[in-house]
Amino acid sequence: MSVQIDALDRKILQALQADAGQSLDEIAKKVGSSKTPVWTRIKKMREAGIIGQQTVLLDAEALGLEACFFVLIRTSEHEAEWQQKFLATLQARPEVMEAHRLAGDIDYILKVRVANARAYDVFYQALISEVRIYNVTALLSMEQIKSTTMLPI
Amino acid sequence: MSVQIDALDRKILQALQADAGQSLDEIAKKVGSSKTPVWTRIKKMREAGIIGQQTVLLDAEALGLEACFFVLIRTSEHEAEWQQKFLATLQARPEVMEAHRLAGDIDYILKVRVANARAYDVFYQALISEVRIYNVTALLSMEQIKSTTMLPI
DNA sequence: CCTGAAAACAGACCCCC
DNA sequence: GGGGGTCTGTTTTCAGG
Repeated sequence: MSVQIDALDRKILQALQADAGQSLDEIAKKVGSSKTPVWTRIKKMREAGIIGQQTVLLDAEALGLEACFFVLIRTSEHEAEWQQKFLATLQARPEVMEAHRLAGDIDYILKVRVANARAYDVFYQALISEVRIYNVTALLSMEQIKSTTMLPI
Repeated sequence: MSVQIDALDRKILQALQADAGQSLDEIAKKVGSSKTPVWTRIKKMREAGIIGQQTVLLDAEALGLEACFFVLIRTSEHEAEWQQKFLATLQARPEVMEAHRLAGDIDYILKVRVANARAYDVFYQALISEVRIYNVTALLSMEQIKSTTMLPI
């Protein structure tokens, strides 16, 4: 079901990632084409789901979200039912910005954005009261060195 | 230097995060206001840096970036010069999507997006050849359970 | 600080190459 | 599949309440 992506498509995607606000004409100029083909390709890639949500990146600190934790989770439960409950909990919690199931001895990693350490503790207490977890390690970010949504394409 | 944000501003930010492509009229209707005030507030928040880059989220798998690693790094070096070199290396590498300096016994965490395990190894070899690193643990993501850029505001 | 209108602009879709 | 023009709607600006 994968649509064929050529070099021009990739250039368009790069331009869009860098600034989704710019006009078709600007993108067309940058990628060396013109309005209509660029527009057609964007439309096609949107329909194929390659291009997803259009959004703005906000300054977390300016909005009072000053703490970021990476949470490493080990569990002894591996049943479908437990996993479903855990997943639903993560989805329901807006402070969980990212969650991955891992290979290896750590089962899950979460990235959690909260106002402060106290707010993290509220989240942590809620999490362990809702699902059984064997072991949790929280890594506190002191400084965000790099952050990008731009995929290396 | 922080601009005062009120309830209406927050609603506007939520709407923009959810869909930056929608028209001013739509946003205005959702937040219970009208075009001009919404526009003025957006402009003010853009100038204040609260609203940053406007972008689109792409499907990494569809673009052949099928592997995601979280890299835990310990170092014995804590000099300014080493840190600067390390930072520059991370900035220069597009596969590094996120990098944080941590509190605790692990010094840094990276999130790295690559095509496959082989591509990760290329990155890893390049990294350890450029800067001295004491210990590296790579966590391989099997499944992205959740991913959002929407801050919990 | 909001409302409403007016001007500049960009997106969506046509036909022709 | 690309290039140019046109219509429609949206962004941006501005006068007035």
